[in-house]
Amino acid sequence: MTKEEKDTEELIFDAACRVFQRKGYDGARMQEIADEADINKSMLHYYYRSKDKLFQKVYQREMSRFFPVIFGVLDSDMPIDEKVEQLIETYYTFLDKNPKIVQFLFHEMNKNPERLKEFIDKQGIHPPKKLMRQLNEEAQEGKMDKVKPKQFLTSIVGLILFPFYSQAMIRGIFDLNEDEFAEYLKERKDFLLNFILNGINYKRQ
Amino acid sequence: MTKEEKDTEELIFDAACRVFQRKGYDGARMQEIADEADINKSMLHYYYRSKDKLFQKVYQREMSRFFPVIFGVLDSDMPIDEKVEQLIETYYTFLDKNPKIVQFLFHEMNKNPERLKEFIDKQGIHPPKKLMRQLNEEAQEGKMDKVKPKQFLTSIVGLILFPFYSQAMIRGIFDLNEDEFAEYLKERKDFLLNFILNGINYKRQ
DNA sequence: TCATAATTCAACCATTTGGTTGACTACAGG
DNA sequence: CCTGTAGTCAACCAAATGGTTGAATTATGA
Repeated sequence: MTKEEKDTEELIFDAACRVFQRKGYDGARMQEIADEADINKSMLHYYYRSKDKLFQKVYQREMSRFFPVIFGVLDSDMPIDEKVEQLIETYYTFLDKNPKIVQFLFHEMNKNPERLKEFIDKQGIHPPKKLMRQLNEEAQEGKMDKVKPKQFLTSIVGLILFPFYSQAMIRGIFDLNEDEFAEYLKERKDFLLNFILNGINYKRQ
Repeated sequence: MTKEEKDTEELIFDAACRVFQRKGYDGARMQEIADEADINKSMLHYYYRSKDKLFQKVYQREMSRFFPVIFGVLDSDMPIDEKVEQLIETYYTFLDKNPKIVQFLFHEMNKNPERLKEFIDKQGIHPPKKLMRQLNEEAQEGKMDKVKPKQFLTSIVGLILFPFYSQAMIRGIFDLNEDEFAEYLKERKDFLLNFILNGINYKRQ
């Protein structure tokens, strides 16, 4: 086996990631995953026991890819404006390659909050305290308005994620083809940075 | 039959709305809808022929409830700041009563963009031209920054909708119980108005 | 080389699920 | 009072779907 070829287990997993992201847990079919991996359906059960177990792994892996993207940047040592800029950049790079992940994860998180809670606890995910302290400090220094950290944080993330979550609607209403939507996404990066920093009256150095 | 009682057809439809919103098309079961309506499963087919036909009607009705909420306000005659304020108010009132509708509709829209397109065409839904013209005018007059209307519009809507489709995540990460989340939603209304108007440097009269 | 373990697959199996049938009931109109 | 129509339901049905099995094949390593 050369390094290029993936072994069966990995082949299945990759196919499962794609199919679950396209269809969600309920819409996904074991046969479809098998077909996508070009492999016999029994293999799925040989390596992963059940649809549920397989899904669990996919869910876990996608969550593990998604969450650090936020927190890695937010709890670093940077002034707010750079954080926001970096967050936008990091997110868009990631989401460009994984446009379906937002729709997928939010659907599954809402469908099963207990599983989400379990993941959060196991991974030791916490609100970004550093950012929250920083928001208060920089407001005290007069560099920006005083804002509620939860509101600010959910606003940034919401602004970034919304186009991916609502892609069908945006494209439908504005009648955008694939290229035009990509153009919209591209120009959004600049727009967002300005909009967000203005939103809290941030005075850039 | 008194006016209080609903007839079977309506009973089924209401139950279907609830179940489809909770579970989505794929996750919903005809039997579950029947149980929710406290009625024999055959009745569903008697009145609506098939799961697909029933779903179509539910989808249509929820879309028809959701879309006018945006466009009614946006294409009215008001200065931008009032529009934004009104939009936030209208949305939150509506979503308070229909918290599941966002998750439901966006999932189904993304799963089937063709059906969405069909709905948009049939209902004659267009981008809010009046707002777009107004944004240019008020920027010209120096009342606000010049912004790309598509970016602005998707930002407002994204900011408003995010808490509803990411409810599980927000509650999970910040460890909020139902009341605390309601409190977060309540304080968000004021935050958003400020944040959005600042975001485009809007000078209020 | 040969026994053992890991892997692959076609054929099955049991349950779930959307959908149908035909008998039964309630009732409106003649 | 009879008849036809709309509505209701328990029992069924066929297809889909997650999952199992056992035989065959392919590594593995002693």
